[in-house]
Amino acid sequence: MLDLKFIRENAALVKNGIAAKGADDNIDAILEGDEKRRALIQEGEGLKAKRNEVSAQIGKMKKAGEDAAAVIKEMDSVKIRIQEIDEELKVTEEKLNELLLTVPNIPHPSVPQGKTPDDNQSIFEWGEKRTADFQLRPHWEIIEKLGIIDFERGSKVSGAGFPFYIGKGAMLQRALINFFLDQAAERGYKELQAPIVVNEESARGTGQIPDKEDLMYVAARDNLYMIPTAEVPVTNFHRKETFEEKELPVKYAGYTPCFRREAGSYGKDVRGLNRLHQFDKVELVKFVHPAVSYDELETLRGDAERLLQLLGLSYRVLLMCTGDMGFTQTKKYDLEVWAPGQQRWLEVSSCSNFETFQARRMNIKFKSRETGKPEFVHTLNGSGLALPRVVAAIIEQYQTPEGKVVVPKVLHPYTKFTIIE
RNA sequence: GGAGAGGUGUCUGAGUGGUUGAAAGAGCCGGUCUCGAAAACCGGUAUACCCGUCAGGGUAUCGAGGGUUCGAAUCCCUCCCUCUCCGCCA
Repeated sequence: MLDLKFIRENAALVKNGIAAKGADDNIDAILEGDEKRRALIQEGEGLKAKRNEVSAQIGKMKKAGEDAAAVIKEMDSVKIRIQEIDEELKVTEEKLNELLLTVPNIPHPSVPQGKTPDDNQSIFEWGEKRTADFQLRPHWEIIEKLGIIDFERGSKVSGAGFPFYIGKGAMLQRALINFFLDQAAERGYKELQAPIVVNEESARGTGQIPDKEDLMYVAARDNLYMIPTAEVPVTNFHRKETFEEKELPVKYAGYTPCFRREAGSYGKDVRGLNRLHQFDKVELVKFVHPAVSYDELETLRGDAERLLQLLGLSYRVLLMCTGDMGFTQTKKYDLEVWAPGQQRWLEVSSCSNFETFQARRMNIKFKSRETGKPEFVHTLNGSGLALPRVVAAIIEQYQTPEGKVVVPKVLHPYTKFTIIE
């Protein structure tokens, strides 16, 4: 959420930013609502000041044994008017707040202008795309042959997109999770095991509501949301809290299952592990000082990249353009791993700066050493990494002509086996 | 799930309708004292919003939301959370 005052004072800037994201703005309606709101506040507070004054006077009169009936009667009309104004103010503020929640974050100046994914900039590529003198197969063929992931039984038990991981398939994934968490710990992220269902306020805090409600599974009876990413509980961990400046940056790594409805995304890119309703992910979350948040974004990206390098998976880094960035971010990098069996890139991480957008919704501040006053922190997060697509990439990258899979060396201490056959 | 107790400022903890944004103590910051420190003493020590160029003024906030009242931390209702006991249970 953007600051109302900021919008008031920088209306043109905000409008341009929203336009760059390819969205329609409702800034004029917001400004109008804001003006109405302030007018009501002024009138209401004036009357309340009067009421307080008279009430104090009545108290004194009663103490002195005087009859205050006449003065009390006089306050009747004031009381009614205050009620009217409060009611109107409440309605006005609710409307305004709703509008405010639909305003997207505005892009950082370093973000390239663009409308579609084609306008994203590929800024870095690492590793050689694997080639072989035999036909490289997509991971789902290898998986089926090896019997390490079972999609059909998953469908029977839960539905499409909820696979079982079996034997070495399960162990490989577990090894990756531990590897990711250990690496994160080495880089100063504190491990956090989080709830995987959250209440409405939390979903609102990180911006899934109202923008992306259809993304989530809802346990309606208990009014709980299944998390689409650990970002939600981990960032909300510090909701309504104030850090000391010297505590920053605060960094967490959270491993959780993630649930996404993926409504309307049926098509060619959903085969195998490419797109699931439930998947595992290690998420990195940072709370940082506003002055360094873009540096922190770079190191966050570096932390995620490092994992792919250690696994020996070729990948590229995309700097997302204004139009493909999403509602809450000011700047975002995607890491895409190369899947040689499919001859395509798979997104395995998304590293974003939200500046104060989430911090405002969640009221997360730090006490500035300079001013002694609380200011909003900047929040960042990035996957480190999303599991199924990494598994897919490993299977395709490390496949042998016989359809076996060699386990990347860094995982050997975790898997205790070196080949899946 | 049942029965009971309770939620007050950074913390401990007073306060059951009328200068209570809220006693007192602790902590923290500043000052006096000291060669310096400790102790002692003095002063300060919330957040948000509105008006105002500033100085400053105002409103709201004692778990959350409603209600009663001229006036609510204090009375009533609903919800949330914590603790104790019972039941159930990985």
